Amino acid sequence: MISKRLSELRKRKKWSLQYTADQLGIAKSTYAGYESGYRQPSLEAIKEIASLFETSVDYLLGMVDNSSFELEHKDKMKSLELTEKDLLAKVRLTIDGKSLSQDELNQFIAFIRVKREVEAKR
Amino acid sequence: MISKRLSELRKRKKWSLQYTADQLGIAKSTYAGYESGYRQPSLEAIKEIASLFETSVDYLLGMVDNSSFELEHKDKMKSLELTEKDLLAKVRLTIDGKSLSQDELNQFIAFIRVKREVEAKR
DNA sequence: TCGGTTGGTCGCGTATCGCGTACAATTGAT
DNA sequence: ATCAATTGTACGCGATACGCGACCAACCGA
Repeated sequence: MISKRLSELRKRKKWSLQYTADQLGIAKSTYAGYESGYRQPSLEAIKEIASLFETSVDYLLGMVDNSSFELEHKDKMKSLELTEKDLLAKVRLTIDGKSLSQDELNQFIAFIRVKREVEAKR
Repeated sequence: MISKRLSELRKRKKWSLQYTADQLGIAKSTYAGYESGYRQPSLEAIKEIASLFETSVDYLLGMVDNSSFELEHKDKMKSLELTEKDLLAKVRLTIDGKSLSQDELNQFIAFIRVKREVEAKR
């Protein structure tokens, strides 16, 4: 699993084994061993490999199918509509570490709606 | 890093070393070595550990700070601290499709804090 | 008090990791 | 076409360190 994903990622970047090994600071034969399945990288090595290829260790190990580290870890929460039904069942909103109740959220929504109404008329 | 996170996860589940090792099908001393930092798990082992603890390999290795596999890989049970600095730079909060301003968010936070203060005295 | 459990370390045997080396296949320049 | 350089692949060797059983001190419940 890991060998397949490694060679796929490397070829996608059009890197040679030597160049890749140099980037990682290891011998070419060592990295080649990873791709051929002849060797397995150490924990330290696989972390650096994941960084170099901008992916996650979980992807290299076949724990997930998503290769994009960015997509996986960052871009998840891009926009949250607060009026969405049952939002609090999906997302826990906190203030000072304490969960927001649906009541409090409703009050806030009402408050903002009124405020915007007023401002629109000026 | 990995040892700290392992013992934290195990203690949270109130499992003993022996029980945990049994679940993983390895010797107690082996797993104990992981937590004490005396040994490092193999790639195969760390995958099984991540599965057992329902977390990600990346978390165990300290690649990410997010311990929740669900949060990391799917899109469930996120937690958002509204007082977090520069929150709106990372997450767009909307009401009726319109973005919330930092001012509006601040007003809301202040409102909730006062409300809680009052309720605490009753 | 004492049997049982817990977290932790150590020594041993051996699996395997990383490197250098070697070699066929491929590429590129003349 | 020829030859040198590069690339992908495989192997042997030495050293690392992994996994296990054995062991130990501390702690607990009966």
